[in-house]
Amino acid sequence: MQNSEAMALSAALLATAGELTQRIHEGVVARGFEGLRPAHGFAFARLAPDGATVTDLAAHLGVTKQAASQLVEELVRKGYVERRPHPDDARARLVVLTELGWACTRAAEESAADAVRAWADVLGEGEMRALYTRLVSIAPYGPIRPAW
Amino acid sequence: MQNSEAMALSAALLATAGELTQRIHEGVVARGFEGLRPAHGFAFARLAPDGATVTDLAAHLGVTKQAASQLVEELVRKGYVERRPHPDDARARLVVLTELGWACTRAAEESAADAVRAWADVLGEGEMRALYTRLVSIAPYGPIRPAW
DNA sequence: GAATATAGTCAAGCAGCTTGACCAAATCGT
DNA sequence: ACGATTTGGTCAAGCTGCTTGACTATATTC
Repeated sequence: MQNSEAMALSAALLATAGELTQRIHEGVVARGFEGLRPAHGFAFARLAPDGATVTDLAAHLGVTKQAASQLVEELVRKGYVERRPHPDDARARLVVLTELGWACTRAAEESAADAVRAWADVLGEGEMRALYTRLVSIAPYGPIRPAW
Repeated sequence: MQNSEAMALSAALLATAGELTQRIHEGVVARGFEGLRPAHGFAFARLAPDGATVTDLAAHLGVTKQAASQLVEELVRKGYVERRPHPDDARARLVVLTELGWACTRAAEESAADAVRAWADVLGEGEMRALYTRLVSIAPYGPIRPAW
């Protein structure tokens, strides 16, 4: 594959990712959740299963603890998460989603599904699944970083 | 496709895009181009063929004219682009890549090709091309926005 | 040819991140 | 068991990249 093709592939990937972020965000807003930025969605993704500490979150987002702490503080203020004492570690605090936070997470899932459905309309369901499995097989495990 | 699958696909896409950005940037740095941020790469992509005005660039990047103007000023200072009078419009100025800017663009292409090659090692060349064509067919035309 | 729109810059302000310093609780090493 | 070190978290200050608002100069419209 030539360099120019690699560049075209990269551009397509990055443009698609940017648009997806935009659409999910718009969908979340349209469902009535305001005062959130796309970055919060990535935080929710980490908090969703069982909560996480600020340090976990910082690692997941690829930012400093301080930045993650500020982000949590903002989400607490807006009612999406709450801090609970950590069961095993008196220094740490477990950040968990509130019911509002869960509702917002479901809204994000619906928005993502809407966006993905638009692609499926173009590609077809089978091609869509192929795209899915390919992307998953090359997706990294590390922190989720902004596309730029 | 279920909502949770759509979310998993989205996460994979965004994580991959973030990693790609990171790798291209690291590759560019490794090739000796410093003082650049990933956003500059997207500016280069718009400037590459024949140059562009600040307003064009702003639309392409999805930011204000002022932000684009500051970015251009920075690139001028660092020697990657230069401002020329616009041939048809005395108000406007055409921003074009310098030789250094072109060299940096080529370095970015090489870095992108390296990153893509790593995926081809996992997927195989054929699967890679399939991924490419599918991504291109769903990639949007609008402004390139950050993934969050 | 006056009214309006467009290209670009200057200036000020703000939001989100960073570095640096610090405290309290946990863990390590002897 | 206990001092030394590491780890989780916050506070404070500062920087950077973006925004909004105001303005000038050239183009376009009627």
